[in-house]
Amino acid sequence: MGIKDIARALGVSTGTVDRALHAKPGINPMTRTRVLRMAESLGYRPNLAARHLKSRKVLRITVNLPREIALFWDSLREGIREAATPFAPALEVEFASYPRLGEGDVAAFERALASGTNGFIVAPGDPVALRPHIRTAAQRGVPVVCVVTDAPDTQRLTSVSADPYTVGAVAGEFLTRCLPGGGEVGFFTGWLATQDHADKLRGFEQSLAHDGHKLRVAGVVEAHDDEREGHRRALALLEAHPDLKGIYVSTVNSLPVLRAAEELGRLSTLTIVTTDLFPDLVGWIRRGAVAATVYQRPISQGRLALQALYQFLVDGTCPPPKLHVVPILVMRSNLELFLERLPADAEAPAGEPGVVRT
Amino acid sequence: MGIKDIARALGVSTGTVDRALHAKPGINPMTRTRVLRMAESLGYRPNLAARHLKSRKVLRITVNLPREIALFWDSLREGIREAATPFAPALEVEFASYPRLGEGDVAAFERALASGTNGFIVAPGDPVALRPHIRTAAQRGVPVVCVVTDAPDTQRLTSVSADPYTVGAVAGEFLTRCLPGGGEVGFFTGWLATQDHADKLRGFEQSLAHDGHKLRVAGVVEAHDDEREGHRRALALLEAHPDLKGIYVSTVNSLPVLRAAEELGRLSTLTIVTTDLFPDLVGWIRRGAVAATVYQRPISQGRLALQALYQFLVDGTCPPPKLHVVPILVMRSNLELFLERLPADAEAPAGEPGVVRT
DNA sequence: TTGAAAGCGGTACCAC
DNA sequence: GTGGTACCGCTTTCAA
Repeated sequence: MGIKDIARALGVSTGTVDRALHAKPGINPMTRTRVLRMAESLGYRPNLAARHLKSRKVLRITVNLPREIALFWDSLREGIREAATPFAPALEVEFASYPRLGEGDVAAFERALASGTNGFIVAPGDPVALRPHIRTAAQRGVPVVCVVTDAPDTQRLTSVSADPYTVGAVAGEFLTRCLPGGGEVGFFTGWLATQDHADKLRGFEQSLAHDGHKLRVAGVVEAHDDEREGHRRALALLEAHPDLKGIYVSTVNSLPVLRAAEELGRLSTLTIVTTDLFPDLVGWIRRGAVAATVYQRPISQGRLALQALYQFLVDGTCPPPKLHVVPILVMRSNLELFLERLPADAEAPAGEPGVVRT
Repeated sequence: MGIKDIARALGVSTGTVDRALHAKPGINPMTRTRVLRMAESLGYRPNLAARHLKSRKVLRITVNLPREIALFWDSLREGIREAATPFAPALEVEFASYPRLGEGDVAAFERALASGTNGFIVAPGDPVALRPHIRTAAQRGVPVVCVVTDAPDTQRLTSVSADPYTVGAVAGEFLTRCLPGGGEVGFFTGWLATQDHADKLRGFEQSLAHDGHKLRVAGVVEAHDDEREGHRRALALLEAHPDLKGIYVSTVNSLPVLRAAEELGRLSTLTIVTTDLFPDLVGWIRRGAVAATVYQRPISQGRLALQALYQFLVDGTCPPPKLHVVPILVMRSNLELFLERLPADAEAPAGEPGVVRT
């Protein structure tokens, strides 16, 4: 099952076999197919140790993610780093960061592509803007894996995310359980035009329906990921619905909503479910103002993304078109354990992540 | 930073350096320390690829786990398998199964130790019985990692488990949230004398206390992992407390309790939280009879155990004395996603559920 | 006790 | 187009 066995079986040299296996130029197509067929039938598996030992060739993967929100993206980076260590030093991961989702990701992508990276892990802030670049990469044989958010209708290799429908459904089921008496709840999102956001709403409503609609959605608020808008519209919703029992903020933009509820003295009568985990949210969970937050497991997403990408680069194995992590509920009682597992300064502001190799 | 650099720097041969680094016999203690010091100062990192390429030596890890309950232990095995693939073919994992927790594990352990395995992953059903064997293994330099349940006061390398206090606390917090009106709840366990079980109770009570004791523990039931006893005592508890609002079964022995509640027509007035995920439980969750089950994440436990063991075998890196996974709540809405990620026959009826400790 | 040298399974280069 | 071969870093054997 080695390259030599193939060579011997065919009466050719190992050099020829190597050329055939790697589609290198300067080989008779005829002998090439003979070699490939024989490799197949002998069940040839390349010995990665030997390959890397000689060639010293290093696969380089570029990870382009925002700096904000640090805790979340650092966790994602950590998951990638951890998953990559077993493959070191044959695999090198290069982290490049830009300020915010959608701010500078295209430039970073172009830079890395030009520098000859072998693959990407990115979070497309603006999928449309990134699409042509993903296409270019794909044409050059450079695979792109999307994390957290997908870039649909592109040639990305796969995407890793928390299934948005399930995310919404988990939040809905939890609220339903917390509010057995029924009543009205509010749903906050970013843009309903965004597929992911709409899916969360569908999942959420499905869960309420399961319970026989004792819980009703009093209002669906699009806050466009804007703090001021979130705050303003939260105040409006709360005032319009003095009997509101619960709120689910399905984006990371939960702080303005929490503050609005606090200002109106409504925290104690509201069951609030938020999204993800970040330093400013920790306190709200600890003191019970946030009943639970739906966590999209950045560490696991990072691990899955790296493994899918690496497998493809080494084996050519194509992953399924979408990979999902199961969203989970973080509450006061398991919060501390989550924080422990997160990158060091979970509650302190993180500095410049910069470019780091692994 | 290679073996040659050390040799050159000291004017000795690579063979000598190798003998020194691996504490092989037949080397002058004097030169040995010189080599080691130089290796240190040059920051020598062995090239694992080259090592494995030449020596063809394969690390062999033995995984001894019960067959029952299949879904749980198969998931654990799956986590180990997945985590091991990146290290293939330098690492070989050998799975040995015995019928039930504590039934035949000692024999399997002895057999594997005699066969010259390099490390163990085991779930000690009866830690006391296993203790001397772990000691023997440790003396021979064969590390043992415990999963799911610990073997305290032994020389095991580390243990991986869901932190029992947090497991109990999560269940308690969830029940508290589900029963905002307060009332009485029942707590089922195996043996309170078992450290893990007592810890779960502590965590559970702590969560109720957080809520100002509106929820009270009406009864703590030790069912000794016995189905008939669980059923009998559940009936008794339910009849003694006609107004019981919730139940937490902190072991895997939840079916008899569920059946008892059903027989008494109490399912609709009870909020029930169980432990782990197994085929017979799936239906109860789907139809909402079980509000949630606290899942101890066998896949993650397997991954952590393997990584800790491998690191130790390769690097000598000692893991922390205990490794914890965060317990998570599985509800109807995320159930399907969990089942997807599990080994094949997730819902096929298992044979005898058997006796399992948690 | 130590040194020299032969590979492990590939890759890459040079000569034909 | 193809064959031959040196060599990647380490382990192991054999000779000194």
